Amino acid sequence: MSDEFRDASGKRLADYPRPSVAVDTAVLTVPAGGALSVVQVRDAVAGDWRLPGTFVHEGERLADAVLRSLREKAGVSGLAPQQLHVFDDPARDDRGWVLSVAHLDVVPAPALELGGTRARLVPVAEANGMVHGHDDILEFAVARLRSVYSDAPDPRGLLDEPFTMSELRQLHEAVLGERLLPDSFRRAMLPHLTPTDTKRTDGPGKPATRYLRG
Amino acid sequence: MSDEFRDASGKRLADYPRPSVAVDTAVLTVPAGGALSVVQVRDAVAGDWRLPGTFVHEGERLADAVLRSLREKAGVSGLAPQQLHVFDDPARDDRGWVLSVAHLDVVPAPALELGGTRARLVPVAEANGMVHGHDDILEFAVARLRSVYSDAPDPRGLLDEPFTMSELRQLHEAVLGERLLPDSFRRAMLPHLTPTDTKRTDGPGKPATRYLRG
DNA sequence: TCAATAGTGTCTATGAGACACTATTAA
DNA sequence: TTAATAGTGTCTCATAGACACTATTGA
Repeated sequence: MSDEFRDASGKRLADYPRPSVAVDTAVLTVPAGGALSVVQVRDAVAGDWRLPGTFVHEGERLADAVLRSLREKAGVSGLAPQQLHVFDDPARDDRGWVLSVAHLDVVPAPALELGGTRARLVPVAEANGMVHGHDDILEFAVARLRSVYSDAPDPRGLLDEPFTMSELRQLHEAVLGERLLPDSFRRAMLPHLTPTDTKRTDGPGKPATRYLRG
Repeated sequence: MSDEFRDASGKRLADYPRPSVAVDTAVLTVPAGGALSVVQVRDAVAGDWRLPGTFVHEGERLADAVLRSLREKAGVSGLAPQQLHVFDDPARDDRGWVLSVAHLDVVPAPALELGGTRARLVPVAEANGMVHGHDDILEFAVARLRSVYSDAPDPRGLLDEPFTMSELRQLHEAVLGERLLPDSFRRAMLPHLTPTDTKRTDGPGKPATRYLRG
C-alpha cells in the first residue's frame, strides 16, 4: 500500500476524508420449539440493548470484524456472516460520520452460548426500539432469512441432522412466522431430502423417518 | 457530530483508523435492438476502461456519490442507484485500504448522453478484464437486474411507454440474455399491463396494441 | 393474393391445495 | 381398543408449454 498515491487531481488518497466503518449483525436462531429470535447485547456506555457491532480494524475483512464483535460482545462463535446492506444516513449515528454494514449470521440454538448478562436472546417480534437504526437491520436480516427458507430444507443448518419432517416443518414455520400446509411442505421438501433407516419413536404415533439434507 | 465521543475503552472515534470508501457503479442499458450494455469510463491516469466510481465525500450519501461520479466521469444523468455489495478485500486496490460499495443504475438508452471520448457503452459480454474487481461488480449488477426482470414488465423503465408486446419481449430477452416463449411471456405480462387505443403499424402484419405498465 | 406479424383457443402435463384413507406406535 | 402422529392416494384447479387457428396489415 502506498500513501503517496495521487489521483487525477493530484490529491493524495490519504487527504480524502474518511468515514468510520462499523459492522452490525443480526444473529438469528430458533430455540427448540420456540420462535425466531435475535441476539442482543447491552451497551457498556448507554446501557441499552442493541445488535452486536464494532468498528472495522485496519486491513480487516468485514466478515472477520463481525466474528470478532460476536466473540467479544456476545460470547458467540459466529459462523458465516452474510452481508446485507450499508446504512449510510449521515445523521444515523450521533458519534459522527459512521457507515454501518449490516450483516446476518445464522447460528443453531445449541451452539449459542450467550455471554452472561451482557447478551440475551429475544424473539424478533419483541426486539424493537433499538438505537442507530438497528430495527431496520433486523428487518433486513429477517427478510433475507425468510427468502432463503421458502424453497430449500433448512439451508442454513439450524437443525441437527437427521431430523423428521415434522421437526423440519416446525422450524420453517418458526422462521417464516406462519403455518405451513403439511402436505405441500412434504412434497416440496422430499426431493431435497435423503431418508435414513433410523426412526423417531417418542410418544404415540407412527414412527417418523429421519432425513438428511441433500 | 462530536469528535470528542469516547467509547467504552476511552478511545475517541477519531482515533480509530478509517478506510477510504469508494462507490463503483455498473450503469446498464439496452440500446434499441441491441444487447444489454454497460457504461465504461477511461481512467485519466492509467488509461484503462473501467466502471465509473469515486470516493465518498464527507457526510455524503452513497447514492449521491454515485450520481456525482456518473455526472462528472461519464456525463450521465443517473437515476436511482441501487446498492449491491461491499467489496472489502484489503488487497483489491493497490492505492491502500479501500472499501468499494458496488451499485447498479439502470438508464433508458435515449437518456444516455455519453461524455465524448471519456465514456463508452459496451455489451456486457465484452466488458471484462477491468481493474479493481470491476468484473465482479458487473456480474453482481447483471444478476440483480435479471432477477427483477424475470417477473414484472420492464420494472426499471427501460422502454418508453406505451410499448408493444414484441418490444417488451425483445427488451426482456436482451436483459435476460435468452430467448423467451412468446405465448408464456404474453400470458405472464398481460395481467400487469394496461392496453391503450393506439396501435403500432409499421411494415406488414397486424397492428400491435400498445400497453402501459400497471 | 401473399408474407408477415398480432393475437386467440385449446389440448396436455405438471404441481399445489384439499382431504380421505392407511400405517404404526404408546398407553 | 383408542388416541395420536406419519405417510399415501387421488381429486380438482390453476398455470405453463405447445401449437393450431384466426385477424389485420403492407406490398
